[in-house]
Amino acid sequence: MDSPEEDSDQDWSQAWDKDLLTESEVSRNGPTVVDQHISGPSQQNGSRYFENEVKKEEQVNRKIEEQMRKIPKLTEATIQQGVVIADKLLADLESSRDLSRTIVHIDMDAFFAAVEMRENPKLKNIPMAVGGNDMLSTSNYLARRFGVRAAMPGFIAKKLCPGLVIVPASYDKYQAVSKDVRAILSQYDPNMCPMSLDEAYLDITEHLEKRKQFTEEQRTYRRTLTEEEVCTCGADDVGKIPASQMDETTECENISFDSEDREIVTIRCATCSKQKCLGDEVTTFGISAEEAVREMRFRIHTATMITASAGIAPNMLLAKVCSDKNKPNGQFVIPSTRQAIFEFVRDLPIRKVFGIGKVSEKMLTAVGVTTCTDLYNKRGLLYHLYSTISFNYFMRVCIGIGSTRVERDYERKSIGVERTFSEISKPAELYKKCYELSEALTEDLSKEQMLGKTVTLKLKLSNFEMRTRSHTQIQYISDMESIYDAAKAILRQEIQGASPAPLKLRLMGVRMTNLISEGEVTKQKTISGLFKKITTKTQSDVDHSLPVISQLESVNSGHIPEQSNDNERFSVTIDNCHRDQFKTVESSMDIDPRKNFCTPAREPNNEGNVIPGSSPKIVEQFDTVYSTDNSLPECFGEKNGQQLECRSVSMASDDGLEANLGRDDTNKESRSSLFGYVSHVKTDQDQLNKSVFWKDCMTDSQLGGHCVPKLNDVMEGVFCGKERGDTECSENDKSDTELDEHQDYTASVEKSFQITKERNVNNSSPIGSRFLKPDVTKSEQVSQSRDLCDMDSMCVDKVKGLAESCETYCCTQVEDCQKYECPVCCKNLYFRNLNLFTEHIDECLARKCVTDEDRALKLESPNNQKILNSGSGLDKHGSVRANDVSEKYAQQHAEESELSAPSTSTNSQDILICPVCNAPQRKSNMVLFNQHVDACLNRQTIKEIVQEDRPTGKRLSSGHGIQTPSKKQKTVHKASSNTLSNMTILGFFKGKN
DNA sequence: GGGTGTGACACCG
DNA sequence: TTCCACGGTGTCACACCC
Ligand SMILES: Cc1cn([C@H]2C[C@H](O)[C@@H](COP(=O)(O)OP(=O)(O)OP(=O)(O)O)O2)c(=O)[nH]c1=O
Ligand SMILES: [Mg+2]
Repeated sequence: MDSPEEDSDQDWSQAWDKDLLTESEVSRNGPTVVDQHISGPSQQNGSRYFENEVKKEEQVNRKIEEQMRKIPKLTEATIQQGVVIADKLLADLESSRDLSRTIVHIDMDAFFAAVEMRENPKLKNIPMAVGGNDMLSTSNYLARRFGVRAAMPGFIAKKLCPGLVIVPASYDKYQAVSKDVRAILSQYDPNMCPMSLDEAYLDITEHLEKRKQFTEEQRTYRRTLTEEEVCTCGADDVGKIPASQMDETTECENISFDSEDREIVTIRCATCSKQKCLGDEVTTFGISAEEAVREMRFRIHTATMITASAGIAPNMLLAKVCSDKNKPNGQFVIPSTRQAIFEFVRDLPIRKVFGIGKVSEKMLTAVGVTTCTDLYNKRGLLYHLYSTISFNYFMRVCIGIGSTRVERDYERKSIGVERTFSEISKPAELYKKCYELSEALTEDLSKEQMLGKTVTLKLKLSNFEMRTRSHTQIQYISDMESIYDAAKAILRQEIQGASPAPLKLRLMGVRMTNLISEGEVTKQKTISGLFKKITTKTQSDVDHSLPVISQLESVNSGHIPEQSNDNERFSVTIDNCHRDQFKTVESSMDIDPRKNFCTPAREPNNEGNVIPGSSPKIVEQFDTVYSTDNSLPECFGEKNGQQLECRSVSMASDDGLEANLGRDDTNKESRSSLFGYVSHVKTDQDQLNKSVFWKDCMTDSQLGGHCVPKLNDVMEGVFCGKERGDTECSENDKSDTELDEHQDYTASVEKSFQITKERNVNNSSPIGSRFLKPDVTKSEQVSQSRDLCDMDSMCVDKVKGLAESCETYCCTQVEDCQKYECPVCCKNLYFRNLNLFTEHIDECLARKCVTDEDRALKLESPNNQKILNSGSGLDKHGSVRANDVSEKYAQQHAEESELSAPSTSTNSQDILICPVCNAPQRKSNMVLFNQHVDACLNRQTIKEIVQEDRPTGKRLSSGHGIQTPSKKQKTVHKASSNTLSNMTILGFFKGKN
């Protein structure tokens, strides 16, 4: 098959959180500052970054502590009150549940990477990512096996996966593909709602009605197979695989081949399961929702050569979660019944829910909420701990209610440009940056034909501290001069504020908000002109026109309708007071997933201020600015225009393989907004290709999905079990240069990597496999690695530690699954996709096998210091500090001691080599190992670590932590008319527990 | 007490 | 050699004004 050769691993996504490094290295009880030897600017940055992360972490911890402090103050009766209110809300939500719609969420697989792989097929069989050395936008599924993922710095990704090829992003290409995809989706729902370049919601209810009348022909699509999809292994064992046995979640799933179709369509090689001859794949789809969505995905694949995944559910909230369930190239359905929804939602980790991110998860976990059922069980408490918006959302989530209104009412709220660069501090340089950004913003505004009133300057200090400063203008502006003037004035203030110290920046951004379209503004000008004439008054010109304009704005710019949109997209705020009134169920029911929060009680943000609401001092500043020249600061003339702000070693080889090893921000392509591109790119490219080895060893895994080099295996340099022969690919695939360049590299890797197919072909059915097809042939196993597998996936052998807690996964029967070793419970498990494996890890973690505290403790442990020092080997030792340790920690500690000095009798399979410091680590405790690697990655260049107590409190308590909930006025919730449904909910959850 | 502007945060892709 | 992006959205607290 063409696209989905990437396997179904969901990845180690959970294991790598953007912030994991920090998280694992920060103690909740008072982090330590890690000082480091500074041997270069990059290390300096690493340290600054880290320190900033520590700060942020401390702040979150404080928030949590504050939250926890509230709990003892709540009496049983108080909590019970919360329960009563929650129950009323739930009852109302339940009574208004709409199961009549069929909502689909479509999400392209590894989108940017997939586009790049399509453009350059050589990238298909190697781990690759899109982005730069500083940051990756995404990675292909092959790279994800190594832990490489979106929002990971490229240089760290390279540590995890030295063969990683990084391709610079080309947004125009992605936008073009996105357009093609949308064209197809529109045929299923003309009101389809794109959420980003690679995502969209559809309501296919109407389509399904029409579809019932479709002729077969209207449901039949043809796709020409590519050469890659045709068997080349030359085996004689040609077998005809009945459609009924085909992989259910590949794009061929449930395909009912046209009886008229040529036989070649179904003749497949029994070894590689690819089609034997070139030809068309002709497929007639059914009339069900699932069939319609398969058709959709089939057509997307046909048109773009890129696969998509989909979720089908009665509402957007659920559809979104579903689309991730069977990624890549799969789909998942939640039938439109309450029962099915409850079953789905019951054990759903809250983190999977849109809008619940890392911080929210942590805060909720602190009060014992990790699953949606927990949300229900703790509803009385949550009512008191969280804001109305958050609480309402939690209640909706826990019974699986989301918006059913898919509509396109997108209205842009802001346009901005920001750039990261190597540190600058000279005012001249700062102003120049500001000028360039203003210029770019002006261009973007012009493209969008918009004006704005509020200019926000965003600054990231060289210590990674973020600052935003904004000012609302008297009038709408869009011209370069006005924008630059505004931005310049703010910048000047910041420079002056920092003085006499220099303002050292690593990022600057300029954003315009309070937008209005050109059309609107002319309309308003006309009307205001009219008013001006009528009300010739005492005010100045500027002033007297404003109130009128503003009032009109609030009507014209659609704020009221916007307000009436509720939101499904939600970001849990950990703020606690219910300042808002309890929303009636009706209004809080329908939520717009494009917005992060539910906004039930918020009034439209009228821009109608007579006087701009800036602080007097700023106004003063601006007064002077307005009269100044709009030109560049003189210093620009100096030269320096081409100052290279970041080293760039971006390369492209002749054959098109590209690797971007750095960035020159003058060449950086700016990104698109969700719905369009605003800027431009150029990237210097040279050549570099480190991919040969991966062609060798990954091809098989892609095809068969059984070579499963786990992140830790990779680190360790040992792929469990796979024989070398299995991974061989044609030498023809490699160019001589490639071979030369990587001879040593591949040789050394090959030496340490033993790759084996771990396949258990026991024919017994997996226990409790709800999704697994019973009649999967052996050959299919090879190709259906991304297939859906039940949570009750199987676990074999090695029952170490934590076995009990993982009971649900245990099974001795394994069929067509991949073997994974859980880094938490250390068991070998078989899953049909990485997603399920990841879920397992989540579960293990949720069982508190590893808590952040553990990690923090571990971090502070003497042994950990040793590990952290291991960037230069095991012989270095950090300073040691006594810790009080939990029992668990003590145990880990003990194990870790062994890690540092593995006994000679240790089986080589039990040794992991840290990919960063090369130090051997015991595999038995993957948690520690992961922590070790995290630490190493974060400080790979650290020569020495000095541990010292962190000064507390420093400016962190300033204002914006969780505020003590002021008196909440939650109005009495609309009386429930449906106690019965609530009883059912109660019964459901109670029955479960 | 409501509206507005502002800054910090959280979150998503 | 390279060294943590950038495009967005929404919420909340607070100060200030009327
Ligand atoms: C998550 C993320 C995505 N992106 C871009 C690159 C992605 O290809 C694109 C879509 O994001 P995603 O859909 O989150 O990721 P993906 O499509 O690459 O992979 P998959 O859906 O199979 O898990 O958005 C970023 O630029 N930065 C980010 O932090
Ligand atoms: Mg995607």
